Order: sequence, then C-alpha cells, then structure tokens
Amino acid sequence: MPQTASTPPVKPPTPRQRARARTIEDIVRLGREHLALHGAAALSLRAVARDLGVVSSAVYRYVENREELLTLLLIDAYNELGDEVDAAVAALPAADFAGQFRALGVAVRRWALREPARYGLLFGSPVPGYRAPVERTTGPGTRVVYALVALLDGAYRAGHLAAPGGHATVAAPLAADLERIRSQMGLAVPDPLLARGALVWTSLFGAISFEVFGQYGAGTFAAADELFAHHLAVLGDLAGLRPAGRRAG
Amino acid sequence: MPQTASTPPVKPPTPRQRARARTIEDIVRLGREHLALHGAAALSLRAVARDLGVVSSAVYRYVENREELLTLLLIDAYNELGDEVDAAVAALPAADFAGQFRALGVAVRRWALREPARYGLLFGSPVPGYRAPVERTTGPGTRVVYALVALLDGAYRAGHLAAPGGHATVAAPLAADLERIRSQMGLAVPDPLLARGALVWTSLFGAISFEVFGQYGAGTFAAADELFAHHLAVLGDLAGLRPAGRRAG
DNA sequence: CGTAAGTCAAGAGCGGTGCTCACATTTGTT
DNA sequence: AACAAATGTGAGCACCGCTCTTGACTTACG
Repeated sequence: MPQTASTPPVKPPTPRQRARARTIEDIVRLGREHLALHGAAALSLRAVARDLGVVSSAVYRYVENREELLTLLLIDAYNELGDEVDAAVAALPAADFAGQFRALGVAVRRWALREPARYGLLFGSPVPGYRAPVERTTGPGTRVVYALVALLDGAYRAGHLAAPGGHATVAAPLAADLERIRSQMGLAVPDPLLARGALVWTSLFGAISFEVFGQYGAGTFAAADELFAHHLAVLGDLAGLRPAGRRAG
Repeated sequence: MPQTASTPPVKPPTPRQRARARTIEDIVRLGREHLALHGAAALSLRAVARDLGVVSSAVYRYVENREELLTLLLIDAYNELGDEVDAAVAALPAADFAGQFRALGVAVRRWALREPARYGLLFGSPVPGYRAPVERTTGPGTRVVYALVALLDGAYRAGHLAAPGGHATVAAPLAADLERIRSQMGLAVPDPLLARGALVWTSLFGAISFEVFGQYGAGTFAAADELFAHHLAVLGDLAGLRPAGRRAG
C-alpha cells in the first residue's frame, strides 16, 4: 500500500486522518468496481456515493471531482499492472531474456483480459475532457515500458540481443530522440535495436488492444491464446532476443 | 455517397423523403463535428439539436437514439478511412506491393492524426453500453484489413512475399483459424505469412494508437514521422514484402 | 375539393449526471 | 464545557437521454 502523499513526515496520523484515508480507499475501491463493470465514461460519483451509503455531495469532501477519482483509478490500475508485470518477469532466471519478454507480454495480456475496462482507461481512447496530470501518472504509467527497456538493455549488455537485418534505417531526427532516451535512461542499446524495441512495445499493446477491444471480428480467431503466443514469438525475434537454450539440449 | 438503405427500389423519393434524408445528413454532419471536437462519450443529441436549430426531441424523429447516431458516425468514419486508404493504395503501381503497404500505413496514420476523436471511436476503447450492430458495421469496418490482406495475397501470388524466418510457429488451433480465413477470403497466403500479416495489422494500429492517444510520453519522440516510417519499414519486412526495385539500380 | 392519413416540431416531464452552497451534525482538542 | 475543524445533509443549478402528448402541417386519396 502506498502511503498517502499528503502525510506530514513527522506526526503520526490521527484517528481522523486514518478514517479519512480509509474512506478514500473505499471510494477508490468502489470506483474500481464501477469502472470494471460499466467503463470509464459511465463512472458516476453519485453511484459511488450511493454504494458508500452517503449523500452524493459528501464524496466531494474526499475527492475533488470526477477527474480526481479518475486519476486515482488510473494510478491504481497502472500500479496493479506494473506489479503483475514485475512479478512475472522476476519469476524467471535473470539470464532468460526471451522468457522474460514472453512473461511480460503474457502478464500484460492476462491483466488486460481480466480488466478490460481498466485497460481501456489506460490504453484506449482518452476520456473526453480529461487530461491525466503528468506529474502523478508518468511514474506508474511508465513501469511496463521501463521493464521492457530494462529487459532489452540487459539482454544487449549480456550479448543476447542480435543485430537486426532488414531494410529499415534510423533517420537522423529519430536518432536524436533515441540518443536522448538512451542517455536519460542510461541505456547501451544502439539505435536500430532501440527503434525496434519501440516498435515491439507498441505492437505488443496493439495486439492486446485488438483482442480486448474486439477489433478482430467476433469468431475470427478462436485460438486467441495461440495467436498471441505466435505474435510474442515473432516480436521477440523482432526485438533481437534469442530464445533461451533449447530445452533438453 | 451510399444510397439510403431503406429506399424502396421502385418509387422515386418524394420531396418529403428527400427533405428527411437531407435532415439526417445534417444531423450526421453536425454529429461528426461534435464528435471531432469533444469525443464520442461527450456526443450529445441535445447539442446537435441546438446546432440544428430545433428542439431536442425533434431529432428523435430522424435518429432513433444516441446509439443510432453513433452507429451512423461509425459507418461514416469507417467509410471515410476506407476511401482514403483505397485511394492511397490505388495511386501506386499494381506491382509495387511494398510501396502500397507503406501508402496504406501512411494513409491510416494521416487520417487518424487528422481525426483523433473519430479514430478513437473506431479503434479505441469501446463506448460503454454501446454495442455496434455487426450487420451494419462489419462491411465498412473491414475495408482496411481487407485492403491489407488483398495486398499481401497479391504480393504472394506474384512471388513477392518472402518466406519468414525466425522461431515462431503456427500451432494447430491457430492453423484452423487461418485455414478458415483463407477459404472465406479466397487467399493463397500460407499460414506463417498469414499469421505474420495479422501481427503486422495489429502492430500498425498499435503504433498509430500510441501516437494518437498520446501513449508515448509528451516529447519522447519529436521525430514522430521518422519513427513511423521506421516502423512501417520494419513491418513491411516482417510481412515478407521486398522493397520495390532499387531506385536507379 | 375535402377529408383522412401520415409526418413533424414543440413542450412538459422523468430520472439521471456533476457540482456548489448553506446548514446541521459529529468529532477532536483546548 | 466550549470551541473549531471536519464531516454529512439537502436543496438547487444546469446539463444529459429519452418519452409522451399536443397541435400544426403536408401529402394522398376518394
């Protein structure tokens, strides 16, 4: 559980502060349930108030407005996804980069299919009129891509990332972006692999979004698991990851 | 312009029917503007009625409800995107499959960046409580993927689609899906290439969605055009497309 | 031509939403 | 006990989707 951000660093929390924190937690929990059931656009403060057993205007004592609750739910969802992805990646041997990549992809997909409405809030069309406060959401919101980039950088430093073939080149303006990213994140991955990593990143979420949002026609792919496994394998190749040592080899 | 679906095949339209059709067109046009400005979830029949200079209940004479208007706008957007993609692909020589693929991707991205809210309606998180009527939207909604698949199939039949390398395999249940798709659409592309085509399809929209929905952090990629061009080149390779004859070679 | 059928705009109204505000109540502290 | 802060209440505003009735109008037909 993250500590409340506004807690002063010295005093222990008073009972009232504890009760207040608990109420906010309840509001977020109820909001999460409504979000999961009816989607982001249908999230209603009045409904949350009803479930909380309180009059509608009372929740404004705890949450500034609907946007604020959306922000809390956004951070909540980002962190839950980040936790599951981190755990899935950490469950594999440190040297099994291809396996870690597969685990990352599988973890994101599993969470997305389990929480489609929350996934839509994070990675779907932006909620109209709502702009996520960058200073509060970038941290949790970048956990997955940080895990992916760390994975690729570790593989590269371990000599497990193959140089790409193909006809794609990295134009100069793009190289400038990549150099900035590399220095900001302390990476060693060279441009062609880093650019491919960006593509793999967006492609992973593209495949998951198509499945979660029902962009494939209904019944087009009955073997959704196998389709995603195939895509993950291709994307792993695309990133330059060599599969770990052959089984029983 | 597609003819109105409910027109009887014999009688010419009466003035009343013409006026009615014009009013519906106006409603769709105004709805398109509201959609583009404020997003799908904020689309309001009352606001459309105000812009139309009519009382709110009057629009229900022409449009059954909000969902119906959303459906009309969905079809409208799918067709506009499909028209632009078809035109972009058709502008290239029939044998330049790699160029056609690039043109397809560029056309989708251009439309998406020009019409982010409408793109979000088509490819973003589904509108809560709204289920698109399959019988009316699958036709327009599959135009882009049909164009992509036709492109790949044509390239394969012309011997311009290279067999893929890598470690990915097509599991048996997935092969059954692909076989069904192949027979339904009359394709010749074999499983590994068809599965890769599906990945290229989702990856293309993944890259575009990330850009349109602002999933890249602000300022992460200043060279958005070059990034997308890179991705298109890699995805073309991934699909198996060989670049057209070297320039001046 | 006159009447009946069909069509349409208008307005009231229902229940829902986000949000604000004045007021009452509870609670912790002095 | 008294006070002040925190919290809950209910009314109210403006908006939303949607329904229904009413009156006016257009069209078609006898």
